[in-house]
Amino acid sequence: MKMSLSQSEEELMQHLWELEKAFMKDLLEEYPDPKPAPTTVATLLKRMTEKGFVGYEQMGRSRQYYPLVKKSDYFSKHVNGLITKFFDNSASQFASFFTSETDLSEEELKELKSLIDDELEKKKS
Amino acid sequence: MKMSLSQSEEELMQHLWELEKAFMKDLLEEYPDPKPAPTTVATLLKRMTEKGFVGYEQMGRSRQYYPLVKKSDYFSKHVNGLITKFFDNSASQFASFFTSETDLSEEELKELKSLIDDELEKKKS
DNA sequence: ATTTCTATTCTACATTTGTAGAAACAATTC
DNA sequence: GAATTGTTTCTACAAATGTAGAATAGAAAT
Repeated sequence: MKMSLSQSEEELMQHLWELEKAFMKDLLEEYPDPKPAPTTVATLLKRMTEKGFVGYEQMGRSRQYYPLVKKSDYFSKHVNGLITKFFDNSASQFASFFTSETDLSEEELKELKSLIDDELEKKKS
Repeated sequence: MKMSLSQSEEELMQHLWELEKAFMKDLLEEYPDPKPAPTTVATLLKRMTEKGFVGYEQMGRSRQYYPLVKKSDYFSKHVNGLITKFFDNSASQFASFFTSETDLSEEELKELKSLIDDELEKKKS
């Protein structure tokens, strides 16, 4: 069983994370125009359910869908994948690359610095 | 024209970035056992060439392949994709998430801090 | 009750991906 | 020079993906 989402499945997942719980109808509405056919979304939901990313609760004849994986977990897996693939598993190498290559403003850099200080505090205690 | 690499294409690309220039044979050797069939690698190279990620120089009857995109650029695009998708385009939000979720050592955090200082210096000038 | 709407499942089909055999052909080896 | 090897292109085919029509069936509206 494949354990990852395709592009369009991931897009739908974003909406589901946003709504937390949603009926097909609600998910459809989240799409910008031109919206996909309802059957398209239904197909994706079915596949995502089979893949174990989505669960649902039967409510009458419809279902209320909800995510089975947390966005942060899913995200972490992605980042770790990137780190492994591109930086030979060195998170610090990744961090340094990220810092120099990403276009953070002075403001953001300062903010990041204080975040790091917070982390350092935690380490000490 | 699709502008991204599939999983197995990306794996091959990693080898090519590593070697910088390589003949088919060299690339094949980079794979751990069980190595793919040579035709498999050839197919991937062909597709990657069509996608514009790989170029080559004809040397006799074989080709010396080389990357047409820098690893860092390719990587940046990935990270930016992640940032856009998961953090609503806020790099600092990404950074804070990254800092708290990734298990960096005290050493690494300090190093990262000084990198940020370097960046801040650059901004000022 | 009949029409209408909605959600779901089935079926379908083009494209992309993963993988590789068969064919062609030059280069090398025996 | 006949056999072997390495490289590339062609062809192939199964699986995954993107997208949606047709059919079904209950629910809501009239």
